[in-house]
Amino acid sequence: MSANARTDSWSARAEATLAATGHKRGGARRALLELLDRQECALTALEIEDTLRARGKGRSVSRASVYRILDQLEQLGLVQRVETGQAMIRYERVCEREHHHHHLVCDGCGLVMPFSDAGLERAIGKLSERVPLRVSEHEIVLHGSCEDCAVA
Amino acid sequence: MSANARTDSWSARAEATLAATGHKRGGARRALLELLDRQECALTALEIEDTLRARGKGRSVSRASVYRILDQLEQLGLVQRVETGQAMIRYERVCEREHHHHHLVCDGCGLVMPFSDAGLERAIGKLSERVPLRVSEHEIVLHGSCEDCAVA
DNA sequence: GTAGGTGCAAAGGTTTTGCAGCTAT
DNA sequence: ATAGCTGCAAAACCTTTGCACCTAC
Repeated sequence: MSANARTDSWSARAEATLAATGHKRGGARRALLELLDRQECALTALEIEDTLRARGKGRSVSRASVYRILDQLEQLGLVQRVETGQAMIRYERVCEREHHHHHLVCDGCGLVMPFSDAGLERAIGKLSERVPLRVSEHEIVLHGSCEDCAVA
Repeated sequence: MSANARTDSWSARAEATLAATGHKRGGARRALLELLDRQECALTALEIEDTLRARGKGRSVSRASVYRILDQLEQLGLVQRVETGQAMIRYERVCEREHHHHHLVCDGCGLVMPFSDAGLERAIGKLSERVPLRVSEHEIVLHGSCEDCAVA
């Protein structure tokens, strides 16, 4: 798009997409975009709400707005859901090429970590051409015990 | 285990595991085991409840029992949860070697189909040794449009 | 007789929706 | 001025739990 580095950030791209689809700006959504842009990995709606409320910096956002905004961003392809078997849905920004990753979940303590693997992506790519589905996304979750929980 | 084909079925193994862990038998659980043994792919708790209620053959089972039994079977490793991003948890029997598969989900109509791929399993296996998690399970979901929905 | 199994109803927790007021364009 | 954004509260939803009764052992 632009040579300006700032427009290359996920949140800037999100703002642009929102504007292009006829959305106005709002404080709650801006706070949410800023928070998501700084996250390495997926958060739950409640984590987002609590984090925004706790930090004096970002403004608080009502729970309803958190869900509404996440839903809106998901429909625009800017955010994706991550299901980790923890009874709550997690959300994270979608980056074009870079940062594509999947998730490790410790069933002991609930820790969620990102990982990426080229071999895995290759296998998914080849496979996607052979299944009776026009594949648009894939989600991979590895369950087990993290290093702390494995000891116990 | 045995040369008897019947004891090789998943439900027979489940019954044996239940007996070995000090559980008594019950009609609701037997109906659920029989239903799960005939499924190719994962069902939600409500689908299980409705199916049992609809068929005159199997007896009806209360919703609470469906959840309780599924939870019990999951803890014994006989059933696993499948999360497809459809707001409801799905459950399916766990087979030892055979039938290991993952899931294709059509985001258009909600259709869920099983698939398996040796290359993918290889990639997961190699990868599992390099991540900071003692991996015990993995779940892979491919999202997209099924052949019917892709046309529209 | 005891421990586990089951159904019903109520509770729990996350997510969604209705409505009124506010804000950006 | 209009259409979108936001907060609050209530609703909806799936899932879990409490309790009483039944059943297998």
